[in-house]
Formats: sequence, C-alpha cells, structure tokens
Amino acid sequence: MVSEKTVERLSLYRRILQQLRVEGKETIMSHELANLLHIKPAQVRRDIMQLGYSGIPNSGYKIRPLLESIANFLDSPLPQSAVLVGVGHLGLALLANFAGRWRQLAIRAAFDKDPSKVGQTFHGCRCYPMYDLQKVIAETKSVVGILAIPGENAQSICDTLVQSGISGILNFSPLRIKVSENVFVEHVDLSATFEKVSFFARRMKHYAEEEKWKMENETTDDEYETIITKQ
Amino acid sequence: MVSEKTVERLSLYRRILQQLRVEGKETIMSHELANLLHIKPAQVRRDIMQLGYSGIPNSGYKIRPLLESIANFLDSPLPQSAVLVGVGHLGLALLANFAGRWRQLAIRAAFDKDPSKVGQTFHGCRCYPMYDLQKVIAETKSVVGILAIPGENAQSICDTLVQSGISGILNFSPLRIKVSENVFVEHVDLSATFEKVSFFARRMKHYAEEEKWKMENETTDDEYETIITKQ
DNA sequence: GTATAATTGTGAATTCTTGAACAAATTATA
DNA sequence: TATAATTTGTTCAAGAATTCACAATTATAC
Ligand SMILES: NC(=O)c1ccc[n+]([C@@H]2O[C@H](COP(=O)([O-])OP(=O)(O)OC[C@H]3O[C@@H](n4cnc5c(N)ncnc54)[C@H](O)[C@@H]3O)[C@@H](O)[C@H]2O)c1
Ligand SMILES: NC(=O)c1ccc[n+]([C@@H]2O[C@H](COP(=O)([O-])OP(=O)(O)OC[C@H]3O[C@@H](n4cnc5c(N)ncnc54)[C@H](O)[C@@H]3O)[C@@H](O)[C@H]2O)c1
Repeated sequence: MVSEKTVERLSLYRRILQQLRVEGKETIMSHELANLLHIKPAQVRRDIMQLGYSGIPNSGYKIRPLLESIANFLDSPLPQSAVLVGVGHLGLALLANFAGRWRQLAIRAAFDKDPSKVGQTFHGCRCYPMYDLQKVIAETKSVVGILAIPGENAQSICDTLVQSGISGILNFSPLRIKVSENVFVEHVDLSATFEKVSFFARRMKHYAEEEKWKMENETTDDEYETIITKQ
Repeated sequence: MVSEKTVERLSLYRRILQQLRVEGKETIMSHELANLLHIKPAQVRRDIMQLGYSGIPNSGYKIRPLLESIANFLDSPLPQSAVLVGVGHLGLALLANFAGRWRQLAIRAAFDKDPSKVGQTFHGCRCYPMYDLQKVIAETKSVVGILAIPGENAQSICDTLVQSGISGILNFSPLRIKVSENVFVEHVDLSATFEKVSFFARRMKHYAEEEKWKMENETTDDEYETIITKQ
C-alpha cells in the first residue's frame, strides 16, 4: 500500500517538524517542508495525504496534529525493540546512537561471538553470547535485527533471527541475505555507497570542467555558429 | 547516462566476481549473478551491457575481462582520495573500514573540531584541525567528503568542502544539505532507515499473522463463499 | 460581504526502473 | 557436419515514483 520511499520521507518530515515545534512554529506549508528537503511540494502533499491528515488550504498544516498523525502511522503502539548482532566498529557506533531504554524504538540487546565482548555493557546495552539469541529475542519481544558482522555467517544468523520471530532486518554486511517473503530486509552497503559517491564525484568534476571550458570558449563557439549559419 | 542504481549494482557484481575468481571460477552467467543478488537476470545483462562488455551466448561472461571492464568503468585511473569530517563513533567505524593507503579508494585524512582528537592517528589516518581542511584537501587531491558530524554545522562544512574542490559528499548527518548541481550528494540517514525497517517489520508480522489466520480458517472461508454463491 | 490571493488534494502526464520475451548467436552434442 | 539446447543483447511492455496542473477551498484584505 504505502511505499518505502514515502515511509522514509515521513520519518524525515517528523524530525524536521519536531525541531520546528520546539522553535515555536505552529503551522507549516508543503513548500516549506519541500525546500528543507530539496523535493517538490507536491511530493510532500502526496505523502501527507496518505496519513489521512488534511491540511488547510491557504494556510498549510498544523504541526502538532500532523506530528500526531505521523506518529500514529509510523510508530508501534507499544515501544519496539531491536537486537544487534556484531559489536565491532560499526556495531558500537550504532549502539551509541540507538541503545537506550526510554525510546520508542531502540536496540535493547547486543550479541557477539567474541567472548571478550560478551558480558560487557556498551552504551547501556548488554552484550550476550550467540546462544542466547532466541531466548533474549523472545524476552525483549524484538522485531528488528541489525546485522553488523562480516558476510560469512550473515545468512545463517539471519535465519536464526527469523526463526526467533524477527521480521525486519537491517543488514550492514556485504552479503545479500535471502529471507522468506514475510520478512523485510534493508541492505545498507557502505562500501557500494562509497564507491557510488566516488564515481559520481568524478563525473561531476568532469562535467563541471567541461562546462567551464565551454564558458571560456563561448565566443569561439559563437563564431563557429556564425560560420555554420553563413554557409 | 548511467543510473545510480546501475552503478551500485556494478559495485556489487564486482565484489561477488572478485570472490568467485579467487575460488577459481572463470565464467559466470547472468542468472547466477542474479540469484546471488536476488534480482532478475535481465537486470544483470542490462547493467553489463552498459559497460560495453559482451558475454558469450550459451556460455556466459568471462569473469576476468568482465572484472576489468567494471574496474575500467567504475574506478578512477588514479587512486581516489576521500576525507572524513567528524571522528566520532561513526567516523571511527568508517576509518576502520576505509582508511588505508594501498586502496584504490580510501579515506586519506580526517578532521574534527575536538582538540583532543586532532593530531592523533586513527586506524592509520591522521586527524587534522578544521582549519586545515582546504589545505589538506588540496594536498591529497581528494574528491569525496564524508560528513559524520551532527546536523548543525553540516551545511557550512559542506560549503567549505565544495569550495575546496570536493565534488561528492557522503552525508551521514540528519540534515539534508544543499549543494550546487555539479556536486553529488548521497544521504545515508541511519535513523530514518532504522525507522523504516521497524515500520515494515511490524507490517510483515501483521501480514504473516493474517495469512496464518486465513490458513487456519480456510474451510470456514470456503463455507462462507458457498453461502454467498447460493444467494 | 465580496473579491483576491494563496494553498491544498489529486487526476493526468511524465519520467525512471524493472521485467518479459524473443531473435540472434554460440556452444555442445549427436 | 548438422541439430538441439542454451544464453545473450535488446526491444517493448509494465510498473513505480515523481511532477505537473488545476479545481476546490480557505484566509485575508478591502
Ligand atoms: N565499519 C564500516 O564503516 C563498514 C563499512 C563497510 C562495510 N561494513 C560492514 O559492516 C560489517 C561490520 O563492520 P565492522 O567494521 O563493525 O566489523 P568489525 O570486524 O569491526 O566487527 C565485526 C564484529 O562482529 C563479530 N562477529 C564476527 N562474526 C560473528 C558471528 N558469526 N557471530 C557473531 N558475531 C560475529 C566480531 O566479533 C566483531 O565484534 C561488516 O560486514 C563490514 O563489511 C562496515
Ligand atoms: N552512529 C550512528 O549509528 C548514527 C546513527 C544515526 C545517525 N548518525 C549521525 O551521524 C553523525 C555522526 O554520528 P556519531 O555517532 O559519530 O556522533 P558523535 O557525536 O559520536 O561524533 C561526532 C563527531 O563530530 C565532531 N564534530 C562535531 N561538530 C563538529 C564540527 N562542527 N566540525 C568538526 N567536527 C565536529 C565531534 O567532535 C565528534 O568527534 C551524526 O549526525 C549522527 O546524527 C549516526
């Protein structure tokens, strides 16, 4: 029904609106949100439409009820838990940001095969041994699993997660894991992303230099055109 | 000309092919790559077509020259450098993976406003003070900038990066930065991604439970249909 | 009040991406 | 050598996402 992209944008709208609200703003118009995100106003209106919330013509959207609508749409009625597998460099960074009991959505448990990490607490989150996976997922009623391990065992660990009741996976490993169709997987492949940025950076630079060249040789171009026209 | 998605997939193909090559495999067919990535063979063929490389009907692609074609297409002729701004939790994780002199594409310098980090070396990468940005970017001829700082100053730092010659930005901050059209920006918004996974995880679970319910009540459904039909 | 200006909600058009299908090409095999 | 079997390259259709454009609606100015 609702697309992934819409859900992502709703999440962005919310963050901006929360900020604007603490700054005292009470209403917002589609083109303001659009400008902040560098998208088109029609996109914003279309997304908000899907919430069932209606704005006021010639006036915009009331921020407070709009935020409520977004929360109503995006959030679980109950706080939602996630577990992290792999407390390495990346896993630690994720814990620093997403561990925390008070939040609506948070990492509530971590796992690692490294015995030196098991038993420790990182950013307020306990690290368990791998064989506790099923048990802890059940106890915390987690629905999201985050994979921050190398690709090798990602598939088998993913399978365990799914068997334990996880239905959404955020996969940072380079392996494209396979899941049954009732499990949602998001692949965040930072290496591929890095390469992509590098690729287009180079392209942009070439393009910019070409443009610059054209600008510098503009008069010459004109002369050339004149010659053509004259023929 | 070539789409972002295609570039991303080419990067994935390369990683898989490199692995397969060390395992001794010499040729590969579109459906094999497709199965590994859970996409359709036609997509693979289409992507490879754009490289200008041709496979052999009834035989597939030769891995070695295909890899060369991909490298030729994706990589800069010269090693390409990136700089990182923000050596916090996430920045450190990125350094752990992408710092390294020997690579074709790597983070060659880091920056932080925190004086306690400046001067230190993290994973082989030196951390410089912010006022060295322009100088170091020029020295390293970097084209990619990675932002791993809070949103507040992201825009102004981004502007400085662009002024210094950066034409590709990988932005991990929640702020959607604005750049001129000859600069490429990729936003990696981990909070929004996390929320998205959580959203669809919940949905999948509901869906699965509905399906299960339907399965269990299949006979009842049939009976109900019979009643309808009879009317 | 009425007119004016501005903004929403949304059908239609457009653009971008993926998928199905098949002729052409090539290998493997009989 | 001829035939069958298979995979590629590519066209065309389908699908998804975005953008346009405008009627409907509301606030504001006069
Ligand atoms: N850090 C980055 O910036 C970055 C960039 C690109 C890709 N990645 C990918 O993200 C993943 C994690 O990266 P990282 O830098 O944190 O790696 P890391 O090596 O620092 O950490 C991996 C952690 O996972 C644990 N682990 C390994 N195998 C395990 C298993 N079978 N079961 C449980 N725990 C296991 C290890 O003990 C370690 O703590 C890797 O797949 C990596 O390729 C990371
Ligand atoms: N770590 C995660 O998993 C995660 C998740 C979601 C979002 N993010 C985002 O990624 C960014 C970085 O996250 P983090 O966890 O590494 O944060 P962090 O607080 O651990 O690190 C931020 C680093 O940036 C430096 N910094 C801050 N302002 C700066 C400035 N103006 N100039 C130079 N350096 C500056 C700080 O000194 C610090 O070293 C943040 O925007 C955060 O919202 C991170």
